[in-house]
Parts: sequence; structure tokens; C-alpha cells
Amino acid sequence: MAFDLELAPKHKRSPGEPCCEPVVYPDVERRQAERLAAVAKALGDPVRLQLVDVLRKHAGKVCVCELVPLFDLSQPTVSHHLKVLRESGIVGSERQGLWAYYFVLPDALKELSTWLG
Amino acid sequence: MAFDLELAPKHKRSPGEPCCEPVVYPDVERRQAERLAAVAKALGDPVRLQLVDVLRKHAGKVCVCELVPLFDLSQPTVSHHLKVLRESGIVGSERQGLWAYYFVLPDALKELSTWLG
DNA sequence: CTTATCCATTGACAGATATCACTTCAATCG
DNA sequence: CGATTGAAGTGATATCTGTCAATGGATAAG
Repeated sequence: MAFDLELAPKHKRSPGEPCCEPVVYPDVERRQAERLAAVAKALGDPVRLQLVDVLRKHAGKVCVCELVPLFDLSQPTVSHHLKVLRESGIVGSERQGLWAYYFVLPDALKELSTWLG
Repeated sequence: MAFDLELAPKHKRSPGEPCCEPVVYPDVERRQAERLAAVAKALGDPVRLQLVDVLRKHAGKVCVCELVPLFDLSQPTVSHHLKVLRESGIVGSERQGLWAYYFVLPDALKELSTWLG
């Protein structure tokens, strides 16, 4: 986690000599970056971000049939976005008979929020 | 911003009658969602997220020649990722002769961070 | 002045993604 | 039961994305 990059003024390297020492990226960082990026990627679509926004504002379970008319999109497309959010661990779903309810998983956004600071 | 979705228990609608009242999404929300999603999308790649991480840890300007060896990627690919970050307003760059220095724009992540809460 | 170096751009390409029309499946209502 | 509805899945398609090799422009070093 703690590693230093040289910020010294550069000079053109002689042939053969490397410009900067190669800095090793610890694996832990990489794993964390992959987790954080996966969550950010899921939020990286306006529709999905709005879906999460609505679900969060409700702090409860919202029926898919209420989410679909919010967007100028077909039902399968909204369903697809919900699936992306589900698979990234941001939301959960629950089926009640004919209806499906979605809700935000409280801890899902915590790591990203913390990293953003 | 404040609009209510009905959470009442559903019943199968009669033919012709809609399941739920269509809820209008205010345009302001949509604009904000697009901004937030654009930033999230730029962070939605492990390489870019690590680039931002390194730049933030340094709280200064970092030379591209120091960033490239951090990844098992070609220089043009790293340059591409830096461009994505630049175009999304997350980082800025400055050329000093032969070298290019990148730095995080301090306010770039603020809105997303606030939204995440 | 010539050459080597840093870095961005271009072109190409495989893989991912967003979207819709259509289908399927379970469950509700009559 | 039979018809209808909510929602997920499938297949198709156009677009976007990540990556590299090759190129080009500017500049430092000799």
C-alpha cells in the first residue's frame, strides 16, 4: 500500500538505462481496485445510477412494475440493468408471487464511498 | 426531486388499466445522473481506478513515464486510459518539455462521493 | 544538426454492452 | 381450467471499449 514514486526532475535516459525504476504494484491493491472498479462500472450508466437512486430514496423494496415506467426503455432492458446491479452486489431482489421487488444492499457502496473519501 | 412511488401491495390489473401510475423523472435528476454516471464509468476500470489512486496518494504531479511501468500494459494503452480520465474531468495534465505530468483535479470526485453518502 | 526519447494519435480488431422484439414461465384472476 | 399478467431469458444487432503495433510530433542530449 505504501510505496513511493520518484518525482525527481527527469532527464532523458541514456540508451539502455531505464527512465524510472519500475515500481511494483502490490497484489492487494490490484484486488481492491478490481472490486472498486466493478462497483463503479455498474454505476457507470445513467439508468442504473437512477435505479439505485430511486431504490435508495425509498429505503425499502420497490416493485419492478414501478421502475419500468420511470424510463423510456422496454421492460427487458430495465430487467437487464437490474440484473447487472444484482450481479455486482449492489441490489438484491425478492420475488413475491407475480411481482419482483428490488432493494439496495446497504454495505454494497461502502467500500467505494470510503475510497472516494 | 421528491416524488413518491406507491409501494402498496399490487394486484393484477384489469385489461386496459395500467399497473402503476407512471412516475415522472424530473430532468434535473436525469442530468445529475448522467454526470455521476460519467464519472463512475471512468472509474469503472481497474487500471483507471489504480491510476487515480496513485495520483491521489501522491497529491502532486506524476510523470507518465512513472505510471506506465506500474501496469503490464503498453504505453499507448496507459495513455488511452489517462485520456479517458482527462476527458471525464477527473485528472488534469501538464506538459513540461518532453514529459507529461498528471494530477487529480480536487473537485472531480466530490459530487459522486456526496451522492454515495 | 542528428539522433534518441517521451508521449499522443491512428488504425485495427476482438470482446463487451445496450437495446429491442420475441419467447417463456410462473402465478393470479375469473 | 383457461386466459392474462409480471418479469426474466434469448437471439440479434449496432455501438462502445480495451488493447496493441505502428506512426508522428516535439524536444532533450550529444
